[in-house]
Amino acid sequence: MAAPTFRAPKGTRDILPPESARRRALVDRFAAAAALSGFGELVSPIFEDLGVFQRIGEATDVVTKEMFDFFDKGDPPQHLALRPELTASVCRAFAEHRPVAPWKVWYEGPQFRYEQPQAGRYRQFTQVGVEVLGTDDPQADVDVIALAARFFESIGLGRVHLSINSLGDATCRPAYLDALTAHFHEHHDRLSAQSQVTLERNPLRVLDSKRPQDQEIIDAAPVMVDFLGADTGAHFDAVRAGLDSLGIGYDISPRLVRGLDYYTRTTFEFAADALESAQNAVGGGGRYDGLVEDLGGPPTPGIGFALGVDRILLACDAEEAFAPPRTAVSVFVVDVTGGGRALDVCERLRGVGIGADRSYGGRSMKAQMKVADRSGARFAVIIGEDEVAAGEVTLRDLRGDGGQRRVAADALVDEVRPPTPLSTIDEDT
RNA sequence: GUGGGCGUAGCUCAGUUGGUUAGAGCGCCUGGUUGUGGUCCAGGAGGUCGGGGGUUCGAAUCCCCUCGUUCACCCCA
Repeated sequence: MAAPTFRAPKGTRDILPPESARRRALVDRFAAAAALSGFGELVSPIFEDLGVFQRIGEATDVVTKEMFDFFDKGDPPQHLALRPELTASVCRAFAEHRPVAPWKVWYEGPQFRYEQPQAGRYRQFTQVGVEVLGTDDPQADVDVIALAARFFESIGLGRVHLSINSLGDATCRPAYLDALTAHFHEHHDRLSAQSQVTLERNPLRVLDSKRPQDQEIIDAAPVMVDFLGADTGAHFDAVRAGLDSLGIGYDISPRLVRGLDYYTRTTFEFAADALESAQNAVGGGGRYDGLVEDLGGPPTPGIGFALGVDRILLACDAEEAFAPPRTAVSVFVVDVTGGGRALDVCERLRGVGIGADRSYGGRSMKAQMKVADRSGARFAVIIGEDEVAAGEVTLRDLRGDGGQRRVAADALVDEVRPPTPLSTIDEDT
């Protein structure tokens, strides 16, 4: 490939039509689902004070080395960072504005991590998500998980499975951490070198190791669920009962500790079995009952999730689900009299909500018909000297057997306006 | 940050042990059809072989560096 002068930076990419339309449709559908569950959209800055994100976990790579951070031009300069995730931003906004609880917001947008790109992992990636702040009712957990599960169903993704776990809280987790740490130390010498390092930094994360050498020790490790106190145990039971009552299937995964330090009690993750690559998690979330307070707000429980749009679309590819929406153009105007009449006809059609397009440059009728065909439009409107002389246009059906007839120019709009407007037809999946 | 694979036309790819003007399919443009797309036929445009350096009489082909990409690790959506 020839070397262009510039290209999209490493780990970023352009998303062109029609893929961009598919992505737009996916986000729109999520927005509609969230709204239906009572969520309002939060639009927050793409960069924040670095400190906002440092609260999400001092020991995580997301904070220690994967942040796009920079200083602004103030005096003194402010240390800012492109957001690596959105939960912290939502909590910062809550602490700043103190809205009435429970506060239910959804969001979508680009996020940034300075990582080595690979399949389903980009330096700029897009997530959609929701957060509920101000309640620790386990039914809120269920509601949130159900929203994600039903969303995956609605876009036609079948091979997605849900795993849940509870990480306990400040009253019961320490005892578990002690037991876990003791267990790993007991078998320290048999752990992989990498896990030995991880153990010192965050014992929970050793549970995440996929190295075969570690599996036997991990399988024998104590599990958090056995250490839950009365309150956290009841909460977890209630979440499970709620999911059961809604018929949402799940596995309980003791290893599901997730990456960010702020999680407490419920954690969950959705994995796409259709994705062969190592990056098969299409979404995840959990409860973070201390995060708002960490960011200077009042003690406020919270639960939410984020779904990776890029990976969901990869999974849709693998399952041949969620096809790009059909073009919004239902009429293509072919004008071989100079193009001025196409200008007028398009204007009239668009004015009444009918998608219309045309070609440029005064090309031959054959050439314009080819473009009309490619456009995906239902109809071609042909304007030649004969039609002009008769005050008519030729209306040709580009699908099916392709019949055509002459109609009065003034009647065109009514002729192509269908019982249900073509421009709003939205074929599912 | 670490390790491996891969970079040839807009896309997917051939290109023999290094050897003349680097090919195919699809796509695009034009024509066959001076008023008709989706099928067919013919023709055409489009490449300093990712970039730089080196070896050689000669490099798409061999070597080094670099950039990008991809897979995996680390980590994680």
